[in-house]
Amino acid sequence: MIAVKPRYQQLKDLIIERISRGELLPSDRVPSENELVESEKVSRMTANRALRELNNEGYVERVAGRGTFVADYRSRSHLVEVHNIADEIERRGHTHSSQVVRQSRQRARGEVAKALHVEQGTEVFHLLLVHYENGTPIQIEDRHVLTSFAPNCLAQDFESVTPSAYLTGVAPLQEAEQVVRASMPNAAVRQRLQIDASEPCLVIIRRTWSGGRPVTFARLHHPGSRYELTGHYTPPGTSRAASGDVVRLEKLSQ
Amino acid sequence: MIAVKPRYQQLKDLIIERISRGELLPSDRVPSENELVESEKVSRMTANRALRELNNEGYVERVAGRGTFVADYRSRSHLVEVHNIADEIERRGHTHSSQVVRQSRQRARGEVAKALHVEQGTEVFHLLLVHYENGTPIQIEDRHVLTSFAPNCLAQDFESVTPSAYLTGVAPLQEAEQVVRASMPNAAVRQRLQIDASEPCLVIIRRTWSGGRPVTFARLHHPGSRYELTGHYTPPGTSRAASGDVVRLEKLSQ
DNA sequence: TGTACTAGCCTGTATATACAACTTGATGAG
DNA sequence: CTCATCAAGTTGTATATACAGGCTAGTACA
Repeated sequence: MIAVKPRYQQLKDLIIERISRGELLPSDRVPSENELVESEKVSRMTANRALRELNNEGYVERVAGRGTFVADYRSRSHLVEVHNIADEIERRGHTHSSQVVRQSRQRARGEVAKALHVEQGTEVFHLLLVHYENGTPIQIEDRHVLTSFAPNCLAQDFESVTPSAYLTGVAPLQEAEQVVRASMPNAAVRQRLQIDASEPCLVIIRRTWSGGRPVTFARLHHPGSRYELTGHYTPPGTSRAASGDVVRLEKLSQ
Repeated sequence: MIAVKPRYQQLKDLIIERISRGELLPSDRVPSENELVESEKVSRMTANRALRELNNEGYVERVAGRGTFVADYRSRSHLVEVHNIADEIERRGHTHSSQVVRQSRQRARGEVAKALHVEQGTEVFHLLLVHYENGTPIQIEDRHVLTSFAPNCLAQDFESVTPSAYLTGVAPLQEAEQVVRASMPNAAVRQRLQIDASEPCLVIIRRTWSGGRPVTFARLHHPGSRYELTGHYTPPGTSRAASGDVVRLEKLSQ
Protein backbone atom coordinates (compact mmCIF):
# COMPACT_ATOMS: atom_id res chain seq x y z
CA MET A 1 0.00 0.00 0.00
CA ILE A 2 2.59 2.53 -1.13
CA ALA A 3 0.19 4.58 -3.21
CA VAL A 4 -1.66 7.24 -1.23
CA LYS A 5 -5.32 6.54 -0.76
CA PRO A 6 -7.79 8.88 -2.40
CA ARG A 7 -8.99 11.74 -0.26
CA TYR A 8 -12.59 10.49 0.06
CA GLN A 9 -11.30 7.11 1.24
CA GLN A 10 -9.16 8.81 3.89
CA LEU A 11 -12.27 10.56 5.16
CA LYS A 12 -14.19 7.28 5.26
CA ASP A 13 -11.37 5.56 7.13
CA LEU A 14 -11.18 8.44 9.58
CA ILE A 15 -14.85 8.15 10.46
CA ILE A 16 -14.91 4.34 10.53
CA GLU A 17 -11.92 4.55 12.87
CA ARG A 18 -13.73 6.93 15.21
CA ILE A 19 -16.76 4.68 15.22
CA SER A 20 -14.94 1.44 15.82
CA ARG A 21 -12.83 2.85 18.65
CA GLY A 22 -16.04 3.93 20.35
CA GLU A 23 -15.33 7.62 20.04
CA LEU A 24 -18.55 7.98 18.08
CA LEU A 25 -21.46 5.96 19.42
CA PRO A 26 -24.70 4.94 17.70
CA SER A 27 -26.96 7.93 16.99
CA ASP A 28 -24.11 10.35 17.66
CA ARG A 29 -23.80 13.13 15.16
CA VAL A 30 -21.05 12.76 12.58
CA PRO A 31 -19.34 15.93 11.30
CA SER A 32 -21.41 17.50 8.55
CA GLU A 33 -20.15 17.95 5.04
CA ASN A 34 -19.36 21.59 5.65
CA GLU A 35 -17.54 20.80 8.88
CA LEU A 36 -15.40 18.28 7.03
CA VAL A 37 -14.72 20.91 4.37
CA GLU A 38 -13.38 23.14 7.15
CA SER A 39 -11.50 20.63 9.27
CA GLU A 40 -10.15 18.36 6.57
CA LYS A 41 -9.61 20.93 3.86
CA VAL A 42 -11.54 19.14 1.15
CA SER A 43 -14.27 20.27 -1.18
CA ARG A 44 -17.83 19.65 -0.23
CA MET A 45 -18.28 17.12 -3.06
CA THR A 46 -15.47 15.01 -1.64
CA ALA A 47 -16.95 15.10 1.84
CA ASN A 48 -20.31 14.29 0.29
CA ARG A 49 -18.94 11.24 -1.46
CA ALA A 50 -17.34 9.94 1.73
CA LEU A 51 -20.51 10.32 3.79
CA ARG A 52 -22.74 9.05 1.01
CA GLU A 53 -20.72 5.87 0.66
CA LEU A 54 -20.63 5.33 4.42
CA ASN A 55 -24.39 5.63 4.29
CA ASN A 56 -24.69 3.05 1.49
CA GLU A 57 -22.48 0.74 3.49
CA GLY A 58 -24.62 1.03 6.58
CA TYR A 59 -22.20 2.85 8.86
CA VAL A 60 -24.21 6.03 9.14
CA GLU A 61 -27.72 7.31 8.56
CA ARG A 62 -28.27 10.59 6.79
CA VAL A 63 -31.33 12.79 7.13
CA ALA A 64 -31.72 15.76 4.83
CA GLY A 65 -32.01 18.89 6.91
CA ARG A 66 -30.76 17.30 10.13
CA GLY A 67 -27.42 15.71 9.61
CA THR A 68 -25.48 12.48 9.57
CA PHE A 69 -25.60 10.05 12.48
CA VAL A 70 -23.83 6.86 13.44
CA ALA A 71 -26.07 3.91 12.57
CA ASP A 72 -27.26 1.56 15.26
CA TYR A 73 -25.20 -1.61 15.23
CA ARG A 74 -28.39 -3.59 15.24
CA SER A 75 -29.60 -2.12 12.01
CA ARG A 76 -26.25 -2.96 10.50
CA SER A 77 -26.24 -6.53 11.70
CA HIS A 78 -28.59 -7.64 8.97
CA LEU A 79 -25.60 -7.30 6.70
CA VAL A 80 -23.99 -9.98 8.69
CA GLU A 81 -27.08 -12.15 8.62
CA VAL A 82 -26.62 -12.73 12.32
CA HIS A 83 -30.11 -13.24 13.51
CA ASN A 84 -31.00 -12.68 17.07
CA ILE A 85 -33.13 -15.65 17.99
CA ALA A 86 -35.31 -13.57 20.28
CA ASP A 87 -36.11 -11.03 17.56
CA GLU A 88 -36.82 -13.84 15.16
CA ILE A 89 -39.31 -15.41 17.52
CA GLU A 90 -40.96 -12.10 18.35
CA ARG A 91 -41.34 -11.39 14.64
CA ARG A 92 -43.32 -14.59 14.34
CA GLY A 93 -45.61 -13.27 17.05
CA HIS A 94 -44.49 -15.89 19.53
CA THR A 95 -43.03 -15.42 22.96
CA HIS A 96 -39.37 -15.96 23.62
CA SER A 97 -37.86 -17.06 26.90
CA SER A 98 -34.54 -18.49 27.87
CA GLN A 99 -32.87 -20.29 30.68
CA VAL A 100 -29.24 -19.91 31.66
CA VAL A 101 -27.63 -23.27 32.28
CA ARG A 102 -24.09 -22.08 32.82
CA GLN A 103 -22.45 -18.66 33.00
CA SER A 104 -18.86 -18.86 34.09
CA ARG A 105 -15.21 -18.16 33.47
CA GLN A 106 -13.35 -20.95 31.83
CA ARG A 107 -9.95 -21.72 30.39
CA ALA A 108 -10.07 -22.00 26.64
CA ARG A 109 -8.95 -25.34 25.28
CA GLY A 110 -8.76 -27.08 21.94
CA GLU A 111 -10.97 -25.70 19.23
CA VAL A 112 -12.23 -22.85 21.41
CA ALA A 113 -8.72 -21.46 21.85
CA LYS A 114 -8.00 -22.02 18.19
CA ALA A 115 -11.22 -20.41 17.04
CA LEU A 116 -10.66 -17.34 19.20
CA HIS A 117 -6.97 -17.07 18.31
CA VAL A 118 -5.82 -17.23 21.92
CA GLU A 119 -3.33 -19.40 23.79
CA GLN A 120 -4.55 -22.62 25.32
CA GLY A 121 -5.62 -21.89 28.88
CA THR A 122 -6.57 -18.24 28.35
CA GLU A 123 -9.57 -17.21 30.42
CA VAL A 124 -12.79 -16.76 28.47
CA PHE A 125 -16.44 -16.49 29.39
CA HIS A 126 -18.59 -19.51 28.81
CA LEU A 127 -22.32 -19.23 28.39
CA LEU A 128 -24.73 -22.08 27.98
CA LEU A 129 -28.39 -21.33 27.62
CA VAL A 130 -31.54 -22.77 26.16
CA HIS A 131 -33.95 -20.61 24.18
CA TYR A 132 -37.65 -21.40 24.11
CA GLU A 133 -40.37 -20.44 21.67
CA ASN A 134 -43.75 -20.53 23.38
CA GLY A 135 -42.19 -22.73 26.01
CA THR A 136 -40.75 -25.27 23.59
CA PRO A 137 -36.96 -25.52 23.36
CA ILE A 138 -35.74 -24.15 20.04
CA GLN A 139 -32.04 -23.49 20.48
CA ILE A 140 -29.10 -24.39 22.69
CA GLU A 141 -26.61 -21.57 22.68
CA ASP A 142 -23.13 -22.64 23.71
CA ARG A 143 -21.00 -19.54 23.47
CA HIS A 144 -17.47 -18.50 24.36
CA VAL A 145 -16.56 -14.83 24.59
CA LEU A 146 -13.19 -13.14 24.90
CA THR A 147 -12.95 -11.60 28.37
CA SER A 148 -11.26 -8.50 26.98
CA PHE A 149 -14.19 -7.95 24.66
CA ALA A 150 -16.98 -7.98 27.22
CA PRO A 151 -15.49 -7.55 30.71
CA ASN A 152 -18.75 -7.60 32.65
CA CYS A 153 -20.21 -10.63 30.97
CA LEU A 154 -20.66 -12.46 34.26
CA ALA A 155 -22.84 -9.73 35.71
CA GLN A 156 -25.30 -9.77 32.82
CA ASP A 157 -28.75 -11.27 33.11
CA PHE A 158 -28.95 -13.20 29.88
CA GLU A 159 -32.48 -14.34 30.53
CA SER A 160 -33.71 -10.81 29.91
CA VAL A 161 -31.25 -9.68 27.24
CA THR A 162 -29.90 -12.33 24.88
CA PRO A 163 -26.14 -12.66 24.55
CA SER A 164 -26.46 -11.72 20.89
CA ALA A 165 -28.23 -8.47 21.71
CA TYR A 166 -25.81 -7.71 24.52
CA LEU A 167 -22.73 -8.35 22.42
CA THR A 168 -23.85 -6.26 19.48
CA GLY A 169 -24.46 -3.50 22.00
CA VAL A 170 -20.92 -3.69 23.38
CA ALA A 171 -19.28 -3.07 20.03
CA PRO A 172 -20.04 -3.50 16.36
CA LEU A 173 -19.51 -7.02 15.09
CA GLN A 174 -17.63 -6.42 11.91
CA GLU A 175 -17.24 -9.83 10.45
CA ALA A 176 -18.84 -13.21 10.81
CA GLU A 177 -18.13 -16.72 9.71
CA GLN A 178 -20.57 -19.53 10.03
CA VAL A 179 -20.82 -23.18 9.27
CA VAL A 180 -24.13 -24.97 9.09
CA ARG A 181 -24.41 -28.70 9.38
CA ALA A 182 -26.88 -31.45 10.11
CA SER A 183 -25.95 -33.98 12.75
CA MET A 184 -27.36 -36.34 15.32
CA PRO A 185 -27.25 -34.83 18.82
CA ASN A 186 -25.79 -36.55 21.85
CA ALA A 187 -27.87 -37.42 24.88
CA ALA A 188 -27.27 -34.14 26.71
CA VAL A 189 -28.40 -32.05 23.77
CA ARG A 190 -31.39 -34.32 23.18
CA GLN A 191 -32.47 -33.93 26.76
CA ARG A 192 -32.21 -30.14 26.74
CA LEU A 193 -34.05 -29.83 23.43
CA GLN A 194 -36.61 -32.44 24.46
CA ILE A 195 -36.28 -34.46 21.30
CA ASP A 196 -36.04 -38.21 20.77
CA ALA A 197 -33.09 -40.19 19.47
CA SER A 198 -34.28 -40.24 15.88
CA GLU A 199 -34.36 -36.49 15.38
CA PRO A 200 -31.42 -34.67 13.81
CA CYS A 201 -30.15 -31.22 14.77
CA LEU A 202 -29.40 -28.23 12.63
CA VAL A 203 -26.11 -26.97 14.03
CA ILE A 204 -24.70 -23.53 13.39
CA ILE A 205 -21.13 -22.79 14.37
CA ARG A 206 -20.43 -19.12 14.26
CA ARG A 207 -17.47 -16.87 14.92
CA THR A 208 -17.78 -13.12 14.95
CA TRP A 209 -15.03 -10.55 14.68
CA SER A 210 -14.68 -7.09 16.11
CA GLY A 211 -11.72 -4.83 15.73
CA GLY A 212 -10.00 -7.31 13.46
CA ARG A 213 -10.02 -10.35 15.74
CA PRO A 214 -12.45 -13.08 16.62
CA VAL A 215 -14.28 -12.22 19.84
CA THR A 216 -17.00 -14.81 20.16
CA PHE A 217 -17.43 -18.42 19.17
CA ALA A 218 -20.82 -20.03 19.37
CA ARG A 219 -22.34 -23.42 18.75
CA LEU A 220 -26.07 -23.33 18.23
CA HIS A 221 -28.08 -26.55 18.24
CA HIS A 222 -31.65 -26.58 16.92
CA PRO A 223 -34.14 -29.42 16.71
CA GLY A 224 -34.46 -30.31 13.04
CA SER A 225 -38.22 -30.55 13.26
CA ARG A 226 -38.73 -27.12 14.78
CA TYR A 227 -36.18 -24.82 13.25
CA GLU A 228 -34.99 -23.88 9.82
CA LEU A 229 -32.66 -21.22 8.58
CA THR A 230 -34.04 -18.89 5.98
CA GLY A 231 -32.28 -16.42 3.80
CA HIS A 232 -33.37 -13.97 1.18
CA TYR A 233 -30.92 -12.34 -1.15
CA THR A 234 -31.35 -9.45 -3.49
CA PRO A 235 -28.53 -7.79 -5.36
CA PRO A 236 -28.05 -4.20 -4.21
CA GLY A 237 -29.40 -1.35 -6.27
CA THR A 238 -32.45 -3.29 -7.35
CA SER A 239 -35.76 -1.80 -6.43
CA ARG A 240 -36.90 -4.18 -3.72
CA ALA A 241 -39.57 -6.62 -4.70
CA ALA A 242 -42.56 -6.26 -2.43
CA SER A 243 -41.82 -8.75 0.29
CA GLY A 244 -45.50 -9.59 0.54
CA ASP A 245 -45.00 -11.33 -2.74
CA VAL A 246 -42.76 -13.87 -1.13
CA VAL A 247 -44.82 -16.98 -0.57
CA ARG A 248 -43.92 -19.00 2.46
CA LEU A 249 -42.76 -22.43 1.40
CA GLU A 250 -44.94 -25.10 2.83
CA LYS A 251 -43.78 -28.26 4.50
CA LEU A 252 -42.47 -30.62 1.92
CA SER A 253 -43.55 -34.23 1.78
CA GLN A 254 -40.08 -35.45 0.90
CA MET B 1 -43.64 6.87 -7.28
CA ILE B 2 -44.86 10.28 -8.37
CA ALA B 3 -41.61 12.09 -7.73
CA VAL B 4 -39.17 11.96 -10.62
CA LYS B 5 -36.14 9.84 -9.93
CA PRO B 6 -32.78 11.55 -9.85
CA ARG B 7 -30.90 11.62 -13.12
CA TYR B 8 -28.12 9.25 -12.03
CA GLN B 9 -30.73 6.71 -10.93
CA GLN B 10 -32.44 6.95 -14.30
CA LEU B 11 -29.12 6.16 -15.95
CA LYS B 12 -28.59 3.18 -13.66
CA ASP B 13 -32.10 1.87 -14.34
CA LEU B 14 -31.55 2.30 -18.07
CA ILE B 15 -28.41 0.18 -18.01
CA ILE B 16 -29.78 -2.44 -15.62
CA GLU B 17 -32.79 -2.68 -17.92
CA ARG B 18 -30.59 -3.28 -20.96
CA ILE B 19 -28.65 -5.92 -19.10
CA SER B 20 -31.62 -7.79 -17.73
CA ARG B 21 -33.44 -7.89 -21.07
CA GLY B 22 -30.34 -9.46 -22.58
CA GLU B 23 -29.57 -6.50 -24.82
CA LEU B 24 -26.21 -6.20 -23.11
CA LEU B 25 -24.47 -9.50 -22.42
CA PRO B 26 -21.64 -10.27 -20.00
CA SER B 27 -18.33 -8.67 -21.08
CA ASP B 28 -20.17 -6.41 -23.54
CA ARG B 29 -19.03 -2.83 -23.48
CA VAL B 30 -21.33 -0.40 -21.68
CA PRO B 31 -21.54 3.18 -23.02
CA SER B 32 -18.65 5.22 -21.67
CA GLU B 33 -19.13 8.25 -19.49
CA ASN B 34 -18.61 10.60 -22.42
CA GLU B 35 -21.03 8.65 -24.60
CA LEU B 36 -23.66 8.96 -21.88
CA VAL B 37 -22.92 12.69 -21.69
CA GLU B 38 -23.74 12.88 -25.40
CA SER B 39 -26.70 10.54 -25.63
CA GLU B 40 -28.39 11.27 -22.34
CA LYS B 41 -27.52 14.95 -22.03
CA VAL B 42 -26.03 14.74 -18.57
CA SER B 43 -22.77 15.99 -17.16
CA ARG B 44 -19.86 13.62 -16.98
CA MET B 45 -19.96 13.60 -13.16
CA THR B 46 -23.53 12.32 -13.25
CA ALA B 47 -22.64 9.59 -15.71
CA ASN B 48 -19.64 8.80 -13.55
CA ARG B 49 -21.78 8.41 -10.46
CA ALA B 50 -24.19 6.07 -12.24
CA LEU B 51 -21.45 3.82 -13.60
CA ARG B 52 -19.46 3.93 -10.37
CA GLU B 53 -22.45 2.77 -8.34
CA LEU B 54 -23.28 0.04 -10.85
CA ASN B 55 -19.70 -1.08 -10.40
CA ASN B 56 -19.98 -1.12 -6.60
CA GLU B 57 -23.16 -3.13 -6.92
CA GLY B 58 -21.53 -5.72 -9.13
CA TYR B 59 -23.40 -5.06 -12.35
CA VAL B 60 -20.41 -3.86 -14.34
CA GLU B 61 -16.63 -3.95 -14.24
CA ARG B 62 -14.65 -0.83 -14.95
CA VAL B 63 -11.07 -0.71 -16.23
CA ALA B 64 -9.31 2.62 -16.34
CA GLY B 65 -8.15 3.23 -19.88
CA ARG B 66 -10.38 0.58 -21.46
CA GLY B 67 -13.95 1.11 -20.50
CA THR B 68 -16.93 -0.30 -18.63
CA PHE B 69 -18.14 -3.84 -19.24
CA VAL B 70 -21.09 -5.93 -18.15
CA ALA B 71 -19.99 -8.19 -15.29
CA ASP B 72 -20.19 -11.92 -15.67
CA TYR B 73 -23.27 -13.24 -13.91
CA ARG B 74 -21.10 -15.79 -12.24
CA SER B 75 -18.96 -13.21 -10.54
CA ARG B 76 -22.10 -11.59 -9.28
CA SER B 77 -23.63 -14.77 -7.97
CA HIS B 78 -21.63 -14.66 -4.79
CA LEU B 79 -23.93 -11.86 -3.78
CA VAL B 80 -26.70 -14.34 -3.91
CA GLU B 81 -24.70 -16.94 -2.06
CA VAL B 82 -25.79 -19.41 -4.66
CA HIS B 83 -22.87 -21.72 -4.78
CA ASN B 84 -22.34 -23.94 -7.72
CA ILE B 85 -21.57 -27.31 -6.23
CA ALA B 86 -19.13 -28.13 -9.01
CA ASP B 87 -17.08 -24.96 -8.46
CA GLU B 88 -17.12 -25.59 -4.75
CA ILE B 89 -15.70 -29.07 -5.20
CA GLU B 90 -13.11 -27.93 -7.72
CA ARG B 91 -12.00 -25.23 -5.30
CA ARG B 92 -11.26 -27.93 -2.77
CA GLY B 93 -9.04 -29.57 -5.36
CA HIS B 94 -11.37 -32.52 -5.73
CA THR B 95 -13.03 -33.87 -8.83
CA HIS B 96 -16.69 -33.34 -9.49
CA SER B 97 -18.92 -35.64 -11.49
CA SER B 98 -22.64 -36.03 -11.75
CA GLN B 99 -25.22 -38.44 -12.95
CA VAL B 100 -28.55 -37.49 -14.44
CA VAL B 101 -31.34 -39.61 -12.98
CA ARG B 102 -34.25 -37.87 -14.63
CA GLN B 103 -34.57 -35.05 -17.16
CA SER B 104 -38.12 -34.58 -18.33
CA ARG B 105 -41.14 -32.39 -18.79
CA GLN B 106 -43.63 -32.60 -16.00
CA ARG B 107 -46.85 -30.99 -14.88
CA ALA B 108 -46.32 -28.83 -11.81
CA ARG B 109 -48.36 -29.86 -8.81
CA GLY B 110 -48.70 -28.84 -5.19
CA GLU B 111 -45.81 -26.95 -3.74
CA VAL B 112 -43.93 -26.86 -7.02
CA ALA B 113 -46.71 -24.92 -8.71
CA LYS B 114 -47.10 -22.73 -5.67
CA ALA B 115 -43.38 -22.04 -5.40
CA LEU B 116 -43.09 -21.11 -9.06
CA HIS B 117 -46.29 -19.04 -9.05
CA VAL B 118 -47.89 -21.04 -11.84
CA GLU B 119 -51.22 -22.81 -12.23
CA GLN B 120 -51.46 -26.43 -11.16
CA GLY B 121 -50.69 -28.57 -14.18
CA THR B 122 -48.45 -26.10 -15.99
CA GLU B 123 -45.59 -27.80 -17.82
CA VAL B 124 -42.18 -27.39 -16.21
CA PHE B 125 -38.85 -29.10 -16.57
CA HIS B 126 -37.88 -31.57 -13.94
CA LEU B 127 -34.26 -32.47 -13.30
CA LEU B 128 -33.01 -35.01 -10.86
CA LEU B 129 -29.31 -35.60 -10.57
CA VAL B 130 -26.71 -36.77 -8.14
CA HIS B 131 -23.43 -34.92 -7.68
CA TYR B 132 -20.29 -36.74 -6.63
CA GLU B 133 -17.10 -35.50 -5.01
CA ASN B 134 -14.24 -37.87 -5.82
CA GLY B 135 -16.83 -40.50 -6.62
CA THR B 136 -18.74 -40.16 -3.35
CA PRO B 137 -22.30 -38.82 -3.53
CA ILE B 138 -22.48 -35.35 -2.02
CA GLN B 139 -25.73 -33.84 -3.28
CA ILE B 140 -29.07 -34.80 -4.78
CA GLU B 141 -30.36 -31.97 -6.91
CA ASP B 142 -34.10 -32.10 -7.46
CA ARG B 143 -34.93 -29.08 -9.56
CA HIS B 144 -37.93 -27.65 -11.36
CA VAL B 145 -37.48 -24.95 -13.99
CA LEU B 146 -40.03 -22.78 -15.75
CA THR B 147 -40.17 -23.86 -19.39
CA SER B 148 -40.43 -20.26 -20.52
CA PHE B 149 -37.21 -19.45 -18.73
CA ALA B 150 -35.00 -22.10 -20.27
CA PRO B 151 -36.69 -23.49 -23.40
CA ASN B 152 -33.98 -25.94 -24.41
CA CYS B 153 -33.49 -27.46 -21.02
CA LEU B 154 -34.17 -30.98 -22.28
CA ALA B 155 -31.37 -30.81 -24.84
CA GLN B 156 -28.72 -29.88 -22.29
CA ASP B 157 -26.11 -32.33 -21.11
CA PHE B 158 -26.18 -31.67 -17.39
CA GLU B 159 -23.42 -34.15 -16.68
CA SER B 160 -20.93 -31.78 -18.29
CA VAL B 161 -22.44 -28.42 -17.30
CA THR B 162 -24.31 -28.26 -14.00
CA PRO B 163 -27.87 -26.90 -14.04
CA SER B 164 -26.71 -24.06 -11.82
CA ALA B 165 -24.03 -22.99 -14.28
CA TYR B 166 -26.39 -23.40 -17.23
CA LEU B 167 -29.16 -21.38 -15.62
CA THR B 168 -26.97 -18.48 -14.55
CA GLY B 169 -25.75 -18.43 -18.14
CA VAL B 170 -29.28 -18.15 -19.54
CA ALA B 171 -30.09 -15.00 -17.60
CA PRO B 172 -29.01 -13.27 -14.44
CA LEU B 173 -30.62 -14.64 -11.32
CA GLN B 174 -31.70 -11.54 -9.52
CA GLU B 175 -33.10 -12.80 -6.30
CA ALA B 176 -32.90 -15.93 -4.22
CA GLU B 177 -34.68 -17.36 -1.24
CA GLN B 178 -33.48 -20.36 0.61
CA VAL B 179 -34.45 -22.46 3.54
CA VAL B 180 -32.00 -24.77 5.25
CA ARG B 181 -33.12 -27.60 7.46
CA ALA B 182 -31.92 -30.82 8.97
CA SER B 183 -34.06 -33.89 8.45
CA MET B 184 -33.96 -37.63 8.18
CA PRO B 185 -33.99 -38.79 4.55
CA ASN B 186 -36.38 -41.34 3.16
CA ALA B 187 -35.19 -44.63 1.67
CA ALA B 188 -34.82 -43.34 -1.88
CA VAL B 189 -32.62 -40.46 -0.82
CA ARG B 190 -30.59 -42.71 1.47
CA GLN B 191 -29.94 -45.12 -1.34
CA ARG B 192 -28.83 -42.42 -3.79
CA LEU B 193 -26.56 -40.77 -1.23
CA GLN B 194 -25.26 -44.14 0.01
CA ILE B 195 -25.88 -43.38 3.65
CA ASP B 196 -27.37 -45.48 6.40
CA ALA B 197 -30.62 -44.96 8.24
CA SER B 198 -29.05 -43.13 11.18
CA GLU B 199 -27.55 -40.28 9.18
CA PRO B 200 -29.41 -36.98 8.82
CA CYS B 201 -29.46 -34.79 5.72
CA LEU B 202 -28.78 -31.12 5.33
CA VAL B 203 -31.56 -29.98 3.05
CA ILE B 204 -31.54 -26.71 1.14
CA ILE B 205 -34.71 -25.55 -0.54
CA ARG B 206 -34.05 -22.71 -2.89
CA ARG B 207 -36.05 -20.53 -5.21
CA THR B 208 -34.42 -18.10 -7.58
CA TRP B 209 -35.99 -15.20 -9.38
CA SER B 210 -35.26 -13.61 -12.71
CA GLY B 211 -37.12 -10.75 -14.28
CA GLY B 212 -39.29 -10.37 -11.19
CA ARG B 213 -40.68 -13.89 -10.99
CA PRO B 214 -39.54 -17.21 -9.60
CA VAL B 215 -38.00 -19.33 -12.33
CA THR B 216 -36.46 -22.29 -10.56
CA PHE B 217 -37.22 -24.28 -7.46
CA ALA B 218 -34.68 -26.73 -6.14
CA ARG B 219 -34.44 -29.20 -3.31
CA LEU B 220 -30.88 -30.14 -2.48
CA HIS B 221 -30.16 -33.08 -0.16
CA HIS B 222 -26.71 -33.53 1.34
CA PRO B 223 -25.39 -36.22 3.64
CA GLY B 224 -24.90 -34.61 7.03
CA SER B 225 -21.56 -36.26 7.52
CA ARG B 226 -20.07 -35.07 4.25
CA TYR B 227 -21.38 -31.61 3.61
CA GLU B 228 -21.67 -28.34 5.46
CA LEU B 229 -22.70 -24.91 4.40
CA THR B 230 -20.25 -22.14 5.09
CA GLY B 231 -20.69 -18.43 4.94
CA HIS B 232 -18.44 -15.49 5.51
CA TYR B 233 -19.77 -12.00 5.89
CA THR B 234 -17.96 -8.71 5.92
CA PRO B 235 -19.65 -5.35 5.86
CA PRO B 236 -18.85 -3.50 2.65
CA GLY B 237 -16.25 -0.76 2.63
CA THR B 238 -14.05 -2.49 5.14
CA SER B 239 -10.58 -3.29 3.99
CA ARG B 240 -10.82 -7.03 3.57
CA ALA B 241 -9.16 -9.06 6.25
CA ALA B 242 -6.58 -11.33 4.70
CA SER B 243 -8.55 -14.48 4.08
CA GLY B 244 -5.51 -16.53 5.00
CA ASP B 245 -6.21 -15.40 8.51
CA VAL B 246 -9.42 -17.34 8.56
CA VAL B 247 -8.69 -20.53 10.40
CA ARG B 248 -10.64 -23.52 9.24
CA LEU B 249 -12.82 -24.76 12.05
CA GLU B 250 -11.92 -28.27 12.96
CA LYS B 251 -14.34 -31.08 13.53
CA LEU B 252 -16.00 -30.53 16.83
CA SER B 253 -16.33 -33.24 19.38
CA GLN B 254 -19.70 -31.74 20.25
C1' DT C 1 10.26 -5.29 -40.75
C1' DG C 2 10.15 -4.16 -36.22
C1' DT C 3 10.18 -1.08 -32.48
C1' DA C 4 9.36 3.10 -29.91
C1' DC C 5 6.35 6.65 -29.27
C1' DT C 6 2.39 9.32 -29.15
C1' DA C 7 -2.47 10.80 -29.76
C1' DG C 8 -6.76 9.80 -28.17
C1' DC C 9 -9.96 7.60 -25.41
C1' DC C 10 -11.02 5.85 -21.02
C1' DT C 11 -11.63 5.86 -15.87
C1' DG C 12 -10.45 8.02 -11.24
C1' DT C 13 -10.26 11.78 -8.54
C1' DA C 14 -10.82 16.61 -6.87
C1' DT C 15 -12.72 21.24 -6.80
C1' DA C 16 -15.97 25.14 -7.20
C1' DT C 17 -20.51 26.32 -7.80
C1' DA C 18 -25.44 26.19 -7.85
C1' DC C 19 -30.09 25.20 -6.59
C1' DA C 20 -33.78 22.40 -4.34
C1' DA C 21 -35.82 20.41 -0.36
C1' DC C 22 -35.93 19.44 4.38
C1' DT C 23 -35.40 20.52 9.57
C1' DT C 24 -34.88 23.28 13.44
C1' DG C 25 -34.87 27.11 16.17
C1' DA C 26 -35.48 31.98 16.49
C1' DT C 27 -38.14 35.88 15.49
C1' DG C 28 -42.02 38.55 15.07
C1' DA C 29 -47.10 39.45 14.46
C1' DG C 30 -51.50 38.77 16.16
C1' DC D 1 -49.30 33.20 24.74
C1' DT D 2 -49.72 31.13 20.14
C1' DC D 3 -49.01 30.63 15.69
C1' DA D 4 -46.96 31.77 11.29
C1' DT D 5 -42.82 33.01 9.06
C1' DC D 6 -38.19 33.15 8.16
C1' DA D 7 -33.13 32.34 8.41
C1' DA D 8 -29.55 29.21 8.83
C1' DG D 9 -27.75 24.78 8.49
C1' DT D 10 -28.17 20.30 6.46
C1' DT D 11 -28.44 16.77 2.79
C1' DG D 12 -29.37 15.67 -2.25
C1' DT D 13 -28.54 16.51 -6.74
C1' DA D 14 -26.48 18.43 -11.00
C1' DT D 15 -23.05 20.81 -13.77
C1' DA D 16 -18.56 22.51 -15.55
C1' DT D 17 -13.88 22.03 -15.22
C1' DA D 18 -9.35 20.14 -14.42
C1' DC D 19 -5.61 16.97 -14.13
C1' DA D 20 -3.55 12.29 -13.41
C1' DG D 21 -2.89 7.82 -15.04
C1' DG D 22 -4.08 3.47 -17.66
C1' DC D 23 -4.75 1.36 -22.18
C1' DT D 24 -4.70 0.87 -27.25
C1' DA D 25 -4.06 1.55 -31.91
C1' DG D 26 -1.80 3.72 -35.26
C1' DT D 27 2.09 6.35 -36.79
C1' DA D 28 6.70 7.63 -37.35
C1' DC D 29 11.17 6.28 -37.20
C1' DA D 30 15.20 3.30 -37.34
